[in-house]
Amino acid sequence: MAVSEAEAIIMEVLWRSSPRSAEDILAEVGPQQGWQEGTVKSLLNRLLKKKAVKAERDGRRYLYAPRLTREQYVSQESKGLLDRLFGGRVAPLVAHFSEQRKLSRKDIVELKKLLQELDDEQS
Amino acid sequence: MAVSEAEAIIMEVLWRSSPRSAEDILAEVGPQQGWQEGTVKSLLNRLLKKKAVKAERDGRRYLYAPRLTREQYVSQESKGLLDRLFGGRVAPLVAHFSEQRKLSRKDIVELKKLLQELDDEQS
DNA sequence: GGTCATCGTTTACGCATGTAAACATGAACA
DNA sequence: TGTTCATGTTTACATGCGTAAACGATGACC
Repeated sequence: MAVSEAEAIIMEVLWRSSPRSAEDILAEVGPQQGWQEGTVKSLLNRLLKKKAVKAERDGRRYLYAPRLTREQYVSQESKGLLDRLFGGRVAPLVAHFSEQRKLSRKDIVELKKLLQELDDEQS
Repeated sequence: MAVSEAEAIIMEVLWRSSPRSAEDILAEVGPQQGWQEGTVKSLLNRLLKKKAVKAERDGRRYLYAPRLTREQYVSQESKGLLDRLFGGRVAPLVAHFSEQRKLSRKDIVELKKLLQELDDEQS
């Protein structure tokens, strides 16, 4: 089962640093998202059920940590979009962003470097 | 309100060619998705309610056509992903696909050309 | 040992979604 | 004119999600 959007926000917190307590997670994400204790707890439980996080006992409470890696998550999500909207091809995706003027100067520099490196390692 | 995944499949049909009747849409998408008449009709109605498609009477029936353009849809979706997962930057996205070996030879050629063109038009 | 604070677990509830059946309506035909 | 066929409209129903309150267990403290 897929990690939902709200759940992903919890995951991001855990990816940044883990293991962490629920209280700790709430402190980081609550104010920013306007979420209350119960919300964070429910999300954590759903993530446990989905096996996206694991919990290890620490005295009276649990410390939570990702089981699903960010790489795995990002891969699923971006492959989904790529396949659904761009026929699985990367160049059209970039072309789209280019047309939308979403390519910064920095992006362009980095992309060039990336392509250069691909050439290098390939020769 | 956002166009859902199932709804997007109907949209794709309409983007390919429109206006079209419900029957016509069903013929194209039904067998492939295993959807029945009622399903397609419901999806069309939800899309109407969301103003993503419009319907024009054609005798006893309606002909449906997109109101939301594919460009608009693709933009929303891809900007969402870009922001959520890559800090809104394109280069990291491409780097990700590169690491996942999702860059085909053809992609690389096209990306180079794209970057070249950007240079050209800018100078 | 009874009470309180602290955690986690269970239950709730409205809304969206996927999937479709039931119903309504109007045209066509017997 | 009553029946049938084709369409669209309404209703349904299970599941997941966002958001949280209620409940339960357990350790700490008086």
